[in-house]
Amino acid sequence: MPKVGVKSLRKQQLIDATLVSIGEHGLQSTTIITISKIAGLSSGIISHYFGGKQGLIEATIMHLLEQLKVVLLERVSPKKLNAAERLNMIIEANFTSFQRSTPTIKTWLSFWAESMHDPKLKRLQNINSKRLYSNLLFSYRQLLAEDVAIMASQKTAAMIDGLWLRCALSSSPEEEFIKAEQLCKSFVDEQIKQYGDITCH
Amino acid sequence: MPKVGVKSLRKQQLIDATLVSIGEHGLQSTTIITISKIAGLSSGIISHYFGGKQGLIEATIMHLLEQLKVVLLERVSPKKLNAAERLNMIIEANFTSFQRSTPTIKTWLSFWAESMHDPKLKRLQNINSKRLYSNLLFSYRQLLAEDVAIMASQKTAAMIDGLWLRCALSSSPEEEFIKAEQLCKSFVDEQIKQYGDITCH
DNA sequence: AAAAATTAATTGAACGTTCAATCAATAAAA
DNA sequence: TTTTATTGATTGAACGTTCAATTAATTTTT
Repeated sequence: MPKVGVKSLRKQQLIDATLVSIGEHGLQSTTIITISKIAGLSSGIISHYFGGKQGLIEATIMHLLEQLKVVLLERVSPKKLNAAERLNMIIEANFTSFQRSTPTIKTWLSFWAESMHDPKLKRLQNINSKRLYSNLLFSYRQLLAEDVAIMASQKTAAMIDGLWLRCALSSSPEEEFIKAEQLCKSFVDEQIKQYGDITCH
Repeated sequence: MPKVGVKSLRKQQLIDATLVSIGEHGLQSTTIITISKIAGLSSGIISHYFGGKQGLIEATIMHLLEQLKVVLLERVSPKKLNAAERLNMIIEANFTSFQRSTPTIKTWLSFWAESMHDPKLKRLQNINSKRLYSNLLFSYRQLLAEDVAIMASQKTAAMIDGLWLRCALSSSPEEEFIKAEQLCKSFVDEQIKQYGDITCH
């Protein structure tokens, strides 16, 4: 019998190598050769574990979505947080160093382009998009009136995605991401102060 | 001597066909064959007019950026508009039916992914991104204090791009775009009311 | 405990496909 | 006739997949 635990190890190795390859060459120039070279394995192993190149690409994207989910749970679950603190955590989860890294950025952008003509990826994208909105709405509801909470959630989701996108595409992402995270947090604060306190109008 | 006007006509035909092809098959599955079939021309003509497939792709993307610029100028130049009206026009220019169309959406998303490893496209992307910000800042400056105007411009740019992105990726873009344009306009109004009138705090 | 049998992991060369680019041939215009 | 526009078959490189063969870990048998 073969070594136990090799399967999940190899799968993760190949996913990591795929992220590195996309970071280096982009998705378009990422081949089973570039991936397997980086992983230090043969090209055939990709088909063996993922059924083919496309399967590995999809698994890599799922890893990205999973990462976002896990990081948020890690930050929200253990502590007793109030709604405002939870909103901050949602923002932080979307601006971790993993999300700011070049491989992740390039993979996200390629993912969006691919999802336009791949129903499986499109479905994953929609789930992810709605999760951000739902998480925001859950917290905003505890601070704002229902209709205002809905609009605040829509605006904040767009603000997070829009800031992330503009930073990712900018010529100096590192600095921009730092400023963007602050700007995003202050935007949420404003939303709460502006609509939450009815003594101010 | 060559037929006059054929050159620019053919170039536009091929750019239009490229948009259609990307709309149908996506950038990855767009080949010189799919483009030339749609254009009703031969595959060789692409190299003749654009030096190769990549040249045509780049020209198509430039057409997208040019479109955005032209539409904004059309809406702002002829009329005497105040700052708030100009801000509305900037939003409208980013949500025209051209910007909402499937071919344009798919091309934009592919463009972002490509620009990550193509310096020429990256430069175009940065110019476009900064133009949106500059246009917003120009108008906000006439309504808000300098530092507030800067932040309002950054937030609004992110809001426009973020809303556009989330609509583009949504399962029903048509409806979402309509709501998003309204949400964006009301966000700008809030920015002006919140920070522009110092009698309210 | 040693040897044999079993099973999965892994390799990499071969194959068929796809695609962009090329270019000789043709058509059209001047 | 000369120049330009256009065609489309051909070429050669690049790619993903497949699979027979090899290696290595584990179990079974003696």
